[in-house]
Amino acid sequence: MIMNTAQRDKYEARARVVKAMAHPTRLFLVDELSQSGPRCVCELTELVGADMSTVSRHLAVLKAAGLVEDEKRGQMVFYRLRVKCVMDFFDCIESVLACNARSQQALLAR
Amino acid sequence: MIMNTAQRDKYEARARVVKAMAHPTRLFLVDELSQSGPRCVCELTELVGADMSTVSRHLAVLKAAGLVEDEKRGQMVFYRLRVKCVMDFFDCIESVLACNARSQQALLAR
DNA sequence: CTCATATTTGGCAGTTTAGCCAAATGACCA
DNA sequence: TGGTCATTTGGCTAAACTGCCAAATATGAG
Repeated sequence: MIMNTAQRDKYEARARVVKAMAHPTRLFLVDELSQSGPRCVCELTELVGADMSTVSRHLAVLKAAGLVEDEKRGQMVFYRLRVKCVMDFFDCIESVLACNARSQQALLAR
Repeated sequence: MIMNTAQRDKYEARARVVKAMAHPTRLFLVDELSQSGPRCVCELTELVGADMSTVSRHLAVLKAAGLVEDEKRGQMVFYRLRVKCVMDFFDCIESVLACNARSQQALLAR
């Protein structure tokens, strides 16, 4: 199955979503939103411990990928997760990491 | 739950794995390997349609993240997927894309 | 040993990303 | 209207990522 244009488009679309999560801060934001529900930028900024402009940009990346949506309430903006299956993501990633850890152990044991 | 050092490490480890998949070619490689089993670099290169050195580098990225492992057979190197749950990944990503498509429709319908 | 094949690696140029500060925008209140 | 507060955006620099070519490495065949 050689990659044609349609295939290429498919994987580019998927990559845009994955890329949106490919940053520790953004993974934290997704995790936080999935566990505790909607949060405003100010709360998230405090949790992350970075400049608010930085957090705002990370949230914009997640939004552009369709992973979160925002809602303005007064002068605050609340972000919430748009898709719930992201938790499965984390489970899978953890299993990769666990597998890596086991391999590491095996190497050290020699 | 403010991000402390341990938390930060956790999300950085996860991000390394996600980042390894954050590229259309690498997503294709993972998908191909999960569907058709072990493949040598030469086969994958033909499927991708890029320089072999480029494909080799992509495979090295996947390997460094622990997503694939390689095995040398003669002068060829075969790569295979190390963790099976990656398919769930794709399902989730597709559901995000489907959600995006619906929103897009809704916007156009106005 | 010599040649051919398969793969990896060095190095370079162009593009993208990250994070901060400062400035702009938007909403609320007095 | 003027002043805050919450958030986003412009602009800049440093770092990371990509893809190709060319060269190096490794394996097998004759």
